[in-house]
Parts: sequence; structure tokens; C-alpha cells
Amino acid sequence: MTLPKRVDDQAELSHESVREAEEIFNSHLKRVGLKHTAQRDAILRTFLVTRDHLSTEELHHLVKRRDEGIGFTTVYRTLKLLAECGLASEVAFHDGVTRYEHQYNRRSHHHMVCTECGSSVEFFSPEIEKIEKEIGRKHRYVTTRHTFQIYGVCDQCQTKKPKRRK
Amino acid sequence: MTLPKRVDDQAELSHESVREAEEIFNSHLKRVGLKHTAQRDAILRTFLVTRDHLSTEELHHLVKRRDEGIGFTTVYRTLKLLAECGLASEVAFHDGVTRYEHQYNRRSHHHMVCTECGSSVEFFSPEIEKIEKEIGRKHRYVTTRHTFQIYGVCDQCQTKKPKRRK
DNA sequence: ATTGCTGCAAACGATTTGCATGAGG
DNA sequence: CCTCATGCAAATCGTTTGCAGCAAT
Repeated sequence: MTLPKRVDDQAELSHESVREAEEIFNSHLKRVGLKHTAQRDAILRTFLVTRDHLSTEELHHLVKRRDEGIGFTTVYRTLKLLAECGLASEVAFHDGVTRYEHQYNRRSHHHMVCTECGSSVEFFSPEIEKIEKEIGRKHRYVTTRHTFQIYGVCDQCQTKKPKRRK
Repeated sequence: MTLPKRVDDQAELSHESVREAEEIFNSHLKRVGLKHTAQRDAILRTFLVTRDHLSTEELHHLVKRRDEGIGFTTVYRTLKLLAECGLASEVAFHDGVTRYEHQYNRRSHHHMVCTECGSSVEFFSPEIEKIEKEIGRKHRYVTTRHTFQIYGVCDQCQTKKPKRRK
């Protein structure tokens, strides 16, 4: 129900897309005087072929499949870099973990999260984009991004018994 | 333009409003079999006369002015209770701290946060409410709430020099 | 009395940093 | 070479929990 996903549009991002993302990343690195390393490359590539919202932990896990030796810290720091150059963005469901998703080729989608089971649905809502711009203009902000999440109880969980007070 | 009302209803919440909020809180306590205590009362009252978005820490600080002996943990737990009965709601700016704001008499407002200086602006956008409902219906969720935040750089910070890499 | 509450201190867990070693330009 | 990157371990920091004594019903 919550993982409509990724039949094949996602499993393999086109080579040009990957190339382009690497381009963006590399020039960002250059711009701020950082180095291009094998680890950063591996992390970016791993990240690009994911979907949904990964915690640093989860991405680290995936990255290790590609290269056993890469440490958590490096993934952590690289994710920050990716966020800086716009390839990744943080999504915070309210569960104490910071997640990232890749922003590359993905526009204006948002999440609705079930507060019972934690599953989530993606939806698109272009109006939100307009609202961001409009509010920004009104208050003289240069807006860079926004977050929009809906919380509720999914169809499945509605039929289960409610819980109370852990 | 973004603050339709509340000229003076905020500096000092009316007695009836406070009363009403206490009503809500107390009946929530009763409903779930919890007790009414002096601390909880003090915390609610302190909370009600705040504005903006307080971390547990900050509220604890304020509460201590009213009653020195109240501990952090109690504030923390009470805040959860307030959130449960709808008097408070969490707002998560992406800075690692959970903040709460009181929901009492406050409808459908959102925040735009400056990523440079951390200041924030409130705005109202009733469309968002509609979108929540609509998306919920579409995916068969019973929606309970949403979060919407815009991030950007405020007027002031735009004129300052950009910073890099802490 | 009984059950929940409080505050302290300790546990927790995600995130962040210091540092010695290794690699990129 | 010199600077930055890496990975580990340790530090941090907000949050959460266990518990012994206290208070509300």
C-alpha cells in the first residue's frame, strides 16, 4: 500500500542523469575547494538509485554493499554536501531520524505519513510550489525550499484497534 | 496582512480562554485516567501565555519562574499530554530541537524560517487546509494534521555575506 | 490505601567532532 | 608536499526512562 514504487523508472536512473548529477556534485566540490574522492562518488551513485527516504544509517548500509570500507561518518558528511548542492534534501517525519531523498529529477512531491504504522504515501501538489513563491515574495524572503507533510492514519490502520500510552 | 487578528488577545489570553483550555486539559486527563496536579497546571498556564515556538528546555525555563521546583522531565511529559489533547502541537524546524506551540485559538498558520539566522515569520494559508483534506480523501487517510514550512533567507540576511562550512 | 506523579540521575540514540592516518591535487 | 578526506572512537545533545519518595483521588 505504501510502496507503489519503482518498477523500473527508478531502479536504474539513466546514465545521462547520473552523469549530470555527478557534474553538479563535482563542480560544487570544486567551488568550495573540496576533493573528489572514490568514497564520495560511491555514495552519490548509491544515493541516486534509491527511492523513498533514507536515514544516514540506511544509506550507509547500502553503500557498504558497494564498498565495504566506507564509514558512517563519511556517508553522513557526504549527505550534507549533497544537500548543500541541492542533490539531496532532508525530510523530517517526526520520528527523530533525519532522512534524505534525492531531489534530482523529482519535483514538488510531498508525503503523507501514517502515524500508526509509519508508512507513507507520496503525492504531488503543484499549488504548494506557488504558495512558496508567493509567501516568499510577500515577506521578502529568497525561498529555497519548503516541507509539507500530512499526518494521519492510513486505511489499513483505521481498521485496527487504537493504541494508547506507550 | 498575515496577522488578521489577535491584537491583544495574545499578550494576555483572556481568562475565559485560559479557563477553556484548562477545561480541555482536565477532561483529557480524566478521560485517560491521569491526575490533575499543581505542576501540570502551572505548565499549562505558562505555556498558554507564550507565543512562537518553544523547546521543552525553553518552556522549562519559563515555568521555573513560576515555580522553581518543577523539573524538566515534568515539563517534557506535560508537553506530550498537551499535544495529545490538541492544545499544543509540535513544530519541527530542521534544527534538531522539537518545538511546541499552542494550538489554542490558532488556526492554520505556518512558518517561513530563515536558514541563516533562524528567525521565522508566520503566515496563513487556508488553501493548505483544503489540500490536506483533499489528499487525505484521495488516499483514504484520516488526516489529523500537517506541517508546512518554507525555508529561505530573510531580507536582512540577504545583505550579509554568505557563510561557508562551519 | 492505591495509583499515578515528580524530579533526579542515568540511559539512550542520533548526530557531530577530534584525531591520527591515508589519499588527492 | 600540502591540504583535505577518511574512519574510528569518543563527545554531544536532545530526548526518554527507571526509580524512590510524594501527592492526588
